[in-house]
Amino acid sequence: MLLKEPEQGTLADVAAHRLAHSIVTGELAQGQKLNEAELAESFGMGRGPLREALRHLEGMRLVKRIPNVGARVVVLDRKTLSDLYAVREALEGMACRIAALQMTDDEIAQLSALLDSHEEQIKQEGGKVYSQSEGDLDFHYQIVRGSRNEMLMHLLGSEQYQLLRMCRYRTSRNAQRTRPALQQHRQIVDALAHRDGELAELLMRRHIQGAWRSISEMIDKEEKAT
Amino acid sequence: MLLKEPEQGTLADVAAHRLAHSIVTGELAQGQKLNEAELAESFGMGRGPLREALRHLEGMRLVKRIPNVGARVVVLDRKTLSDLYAVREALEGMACRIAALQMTDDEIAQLSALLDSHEEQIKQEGGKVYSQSEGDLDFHYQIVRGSRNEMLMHLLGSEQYQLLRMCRYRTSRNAQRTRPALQQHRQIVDALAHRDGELAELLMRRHIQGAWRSISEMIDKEEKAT
DNA sequence: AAATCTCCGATTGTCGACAATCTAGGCGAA
DNA sequence: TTCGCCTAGATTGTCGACAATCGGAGATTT
Repeated sequence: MLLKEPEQGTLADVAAHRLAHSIVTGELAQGQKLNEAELAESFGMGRGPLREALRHLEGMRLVKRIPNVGARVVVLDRKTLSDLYAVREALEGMACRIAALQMTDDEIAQLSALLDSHEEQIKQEGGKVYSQSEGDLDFHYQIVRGSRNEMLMHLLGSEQYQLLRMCRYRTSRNAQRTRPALQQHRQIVDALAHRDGELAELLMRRHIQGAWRSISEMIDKEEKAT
Repeated sequence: MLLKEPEQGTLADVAAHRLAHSIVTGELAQGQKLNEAELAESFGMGRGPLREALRHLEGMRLVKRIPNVGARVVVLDRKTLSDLYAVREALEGMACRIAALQMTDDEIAQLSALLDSHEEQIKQEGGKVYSQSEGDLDFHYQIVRGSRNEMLMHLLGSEQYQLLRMCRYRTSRNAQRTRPALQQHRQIVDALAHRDGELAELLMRRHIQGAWRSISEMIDKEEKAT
């Protein structure tokens, strides 16, 4: 699991994680109003910790707060996702370039092994798109970690990834893009293994651009449907 | 002023801003323990809003919290700043490339005017390094806004800039780098005016790399001194 | 003397109640 | 009918007090 479970620690942290999960999985609909008293009740805690959790989620951009009015789940419209993917392209591209220099041979081998297991999963006909998505994020996160840049890890790992995962849950049911994606992942690992940072960055940027095109088309269809 | 003053709104927001200011200006030393009761008292509010403010600052990476122990002001060591500048280079580079396509002629003209006023300030012998630094950040932020990317604006504007400003307060007293920086700013605006996104990105990246080298040397000196 | 244990003060985490503010619905006037 | 105003209910913002936890001073043992 990508998201560590602090079922110990402060109640505020627990609430933040549970809320994040509910939002990412769509259990809480986009734009839904979040009632403090109600949520606190359902989590079996007071409103204090819950309010702290909401502040945290606000920082992660999973909820939008308005003073004296309340908090709502963020809505992932086209513009928001477009902006997100543009930022991702820049950051993960950079991560790739640096990771090509910083990752150990061992780490790169592990990355390759990760792709093998993904391939195995795909062969087993679909094998829950869910775990494929999570696996994909795993791949990306391992590279980000390889960059050794703490700020990058925080930005992409702990925070923005949640938005991405949220996006996946909405769109990735009919993900026939997994095969070409795997192919691209292999190319990237290849570039990393050859310590070719520039190539790795280029490939990662293309990969993310491709993902965005795919998502974008899906949004178009949804919009036409309505 | 870059930082909007919400002297109205929730107490938590007020506290967050005042704390951020105190941290950025160095009024609160790096690594200093933040006592909730004490701060709440000094701000004339209860601990509830203050705790929410701390949660907010934690998201901004201005403070580091440990459950059941407390919050401390972040320490800007070499690694942290290095990571920050790497991220900045990628993000602001991207911002420049997009801004070259998105900014209106009017906005670019304003940017140019902003540089004129900076030049004026510099001519007046120093004219408070403080305002020069803030002016520099103003310049960078205007370009980020020109990219029309909300996520980027949030990332660089509302949050990470605070870390940068914090860094400036420590290092920029003997900033003899203002003249070449102004020159580089002019080049960037030129590239924007010619709608040359690639060049603008290249120049911005170089500019930020130069700034990092300058900061890095300064840190070296400080470390030798101790 | 060094290391470990124990207890106490201080600090953080949490809750419940109250005040301030917003939203929705009904009422009256144009 | 439609618009605006005003009251009532619900929701958020804030505070003070209590419980849980941690760090450190001092005592104890080897």
